[in-house]
Amino acid sequence: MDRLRQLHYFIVVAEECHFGRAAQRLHMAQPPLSQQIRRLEKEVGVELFTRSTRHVALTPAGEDYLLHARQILAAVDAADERARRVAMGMVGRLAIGCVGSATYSLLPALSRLLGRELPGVDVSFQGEMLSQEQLTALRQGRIDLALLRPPVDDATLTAMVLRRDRLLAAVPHTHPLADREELSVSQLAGSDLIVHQAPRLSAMHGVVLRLFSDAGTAPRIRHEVGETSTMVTLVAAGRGVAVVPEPTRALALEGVRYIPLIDEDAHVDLVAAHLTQTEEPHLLRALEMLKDLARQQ
Amino acid sequence: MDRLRQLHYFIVVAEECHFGRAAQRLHMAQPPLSQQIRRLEKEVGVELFTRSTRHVALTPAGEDYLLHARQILAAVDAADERARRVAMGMVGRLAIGCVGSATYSLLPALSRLLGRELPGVDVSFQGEMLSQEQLTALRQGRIDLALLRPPVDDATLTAMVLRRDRLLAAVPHTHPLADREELSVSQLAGSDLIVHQAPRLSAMHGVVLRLFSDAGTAPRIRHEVGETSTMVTLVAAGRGVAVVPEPTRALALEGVRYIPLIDEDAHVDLVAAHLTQTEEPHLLRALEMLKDLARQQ
DNA sequence: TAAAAATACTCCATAGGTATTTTAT
DNA sequence: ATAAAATACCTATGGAGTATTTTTA
Repeated sequence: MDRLRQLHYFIVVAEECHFGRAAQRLHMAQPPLSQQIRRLEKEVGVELFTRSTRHVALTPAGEDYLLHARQILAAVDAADERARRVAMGMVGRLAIGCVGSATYSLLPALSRLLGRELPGVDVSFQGEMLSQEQLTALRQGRIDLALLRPPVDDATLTAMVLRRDRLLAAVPHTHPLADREELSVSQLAGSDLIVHQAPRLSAMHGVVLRLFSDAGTAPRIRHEVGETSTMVTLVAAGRGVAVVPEPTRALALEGVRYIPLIDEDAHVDLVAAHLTQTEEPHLLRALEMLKDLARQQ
Repeated sequence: MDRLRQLHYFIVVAEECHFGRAAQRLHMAQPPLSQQIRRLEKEVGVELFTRSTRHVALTPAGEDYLLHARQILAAVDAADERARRVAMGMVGRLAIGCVGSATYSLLPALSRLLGRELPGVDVSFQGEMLSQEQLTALRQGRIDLALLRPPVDDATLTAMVLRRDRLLAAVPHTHPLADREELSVSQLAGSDLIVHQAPRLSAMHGVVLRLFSDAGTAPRIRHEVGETSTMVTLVAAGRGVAVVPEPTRALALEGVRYIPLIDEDAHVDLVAAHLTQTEEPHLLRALEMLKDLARQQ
């Protein structure tokens, strides 16, 4: 037994074509080396060497076996190394989902960071995903890491708050309030409001409605759109106003003013969520890096 | 140590996700199994399982390692099997050279036989090679087995007589002697003779010249050709007569008569030659089969 | 508390060492 | 005659067994 050791011995003997020298290289005596080779030959069922006292040479079967022996030893080392890299989170696949507003602020920095720190990890991004879509995608394993808005009410998922985004009113520059330094939600009650479609999927939809009800007014919803970029485009076209998280400022369209809302609770958290049970090292490392990144920004 | 055994244990534990059941399958007690897995993890430098008394599961690194562990064990078995097949002469490459006259009589049968008995051997043929060319090709390793005419005067080469071919006169049907049942060389003295080119490369060339000198006559050489088929074509065209080994009869061209020569030594041996030092099992097996084949024919 | 993995120890199989013999050039 | 592999025999490492403890769901 101990075939791997035998393979190692075999390779050295094959390279030296001399049991004595091979034993020296292996820091062992010659007789046990001869024995191990004999045992190997018996177990394989084939003569690997032709021996005389003056000359040792590989048989054709031995030549063939030598190639495979080297491959096998290399494969063992490679398997060890790979397992270590997996454990360190250096290799793996990571599909990251992201809500519209973080797509522009967080994703680029995260992408750069992951590319630099975990070059062996195959990262893919899916931007402009709605929060509820991402929760489903997490459970189904279509994404491994979600960047979304609360709430995350599911024990199988774990969420971590990355940062708190102020909410802004996006108004056309033609709007009567366009030049204000700040606004309250109640001041928007008289304007047409643009919101996200699919109230059950978009977290922002609920946040905005609650803001209005807290302010004691009802919104005048005129447009429902799929993506944040569409929403801002409609504002630029003067079709109404919208409530958006601060990072949306990155969409600096002509004719759009972003004005902070001063109301209590005029903010929304950005959280990172993943399967609670996960122990994927590369995901855990990515989470750590994400935490650092959020702290810096 | 004994990594291969550890890999085997590891695979079974990974399949069972239960040390007790795995130990049963391995016909051993649970404690030493736990120990070996612990040792493996220590040597690789990575936790392969997450354990609790109620649940054993692979870590991500363990999942990765499992794939490679299976591959490695399979590679060891495959290497053993392949070495055995090499030793049995079941795999290898075999380049066979052959003189013109045996190309038609021996090669087809040999090809069929090798294809049936040694399907794993990659056989290639080079027909219409001159004897001396083949000796050089053997020494240079361009061919492994030569089918040629004597002499083989080289200690590094070993030759085996396969059969003795009678020599025939190939004469045009318009020739005065075309209807004879048999001829002697001296009767050809007055006819134009077609021989092979390159007296130093073709063994037949020397054989024919010696026949004439033994008969006390000189040949009237009119044409020198490269291949036996060309030679017979010229005979068919009435350009002269030729002396050929009996298997050349396979070239049954219109207008050619083959007539046995009755002279002493009107025959030539066909021999198989190869490097004396060779121990390639597939070559040795091919030689055995060749011997049998020659005996049958 | 009960099932399962880990620990403690004991034993023995086998890898490795030393001394010697055999063999082929 | 001599260098080198094979054989014989001894030693000791470490793999496997039994009994027991620890752990957690």
